[in-house]
Amino acid sequence: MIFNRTTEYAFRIMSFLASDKEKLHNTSDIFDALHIPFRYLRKQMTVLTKTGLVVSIQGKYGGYMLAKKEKDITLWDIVIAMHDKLFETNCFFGYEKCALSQHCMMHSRWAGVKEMIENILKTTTLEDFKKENMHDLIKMSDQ
Amino acid sequence: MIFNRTTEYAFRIMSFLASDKEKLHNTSDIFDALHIPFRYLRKQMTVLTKTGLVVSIQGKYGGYMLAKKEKDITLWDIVIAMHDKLFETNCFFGYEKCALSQHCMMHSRWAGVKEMIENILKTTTLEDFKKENMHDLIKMSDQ
DNA sequence: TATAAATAATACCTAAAGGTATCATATATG
DNA sequence: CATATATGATACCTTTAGGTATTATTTATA
Repeated sequence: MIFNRTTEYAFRIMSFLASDKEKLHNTSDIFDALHIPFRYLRKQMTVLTKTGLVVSIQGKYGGYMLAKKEKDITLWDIVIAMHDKLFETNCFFGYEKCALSQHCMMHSRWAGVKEMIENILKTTTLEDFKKENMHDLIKMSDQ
Repeated sequence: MIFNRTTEYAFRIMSFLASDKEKLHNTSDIFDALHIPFRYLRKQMTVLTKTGLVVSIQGKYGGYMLAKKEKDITLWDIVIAMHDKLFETNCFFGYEKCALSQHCMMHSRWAGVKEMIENILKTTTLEDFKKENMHDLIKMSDQ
């Protein structure tokens, strides 16, 4: 598990919302599709709302939808919104100062890993997760 | 922090032991060099001993040394010994079944990341962390 | 053989992530 | 305007990783 569980949940939720942008999805819809623990999902939806990634409509027939177009939301945006600590330190050994002065043997190799991950996250948008692809994925996890 | 803290500690400890294989290092030596919380370090040294990565000598003037030659201990061995959950799931979204049936949009890209990390860990041995390099690194983190 | 100095074993404590429960607030519609 | 059904806020519970404390065991050597 490279990302923490909450970040993975956010990926799933945002991808699901992207799969059918027109409709407003309430928590039960999302729960039925993704089976994230219901009350935790409720809480996380308000977090996603506060970060500005989704827009909520309160009251009867309310729900959630993406705040921006799919192509304008990257996976990187989601990681940042979830405050995932993955990108907190740069040093392979977790040394704070490693990046600032002389580099250790691992440094360049590890920098390559982080760069690759960052690059994937920054260039992948929710546009890449629309329709069939997402539904297939959800069905699979359900088996 | 891609690896958990305990795994990072293990990387530091094993690298330190590799930096001067002849001498037997006791917990105080390792603590003076790495400043891992002393009592936690004590505990972790016995874990490393039980996994077979290090050999301990009990009694007065006892301590720890690598169980094998530096070139025969990879970073991968250390990750496995620490039961790091990094490589537990393969799916970007954390879906258990993803790898087994149809693959999601992220799958090949993410498989590339994991493969790159695994490759680095499996091909880097403690031989790469000997002498000056390690001492410099430790000094840096101390500032 | 007594002692000092090391590791081993075990139990407990703490902080953070993940998850649950309850009550408050918003709003469409009869 | 009452009600049903949605989200918002808040407090609390649980699990796990990380860290601490205490006692037991080992062993070199005076």
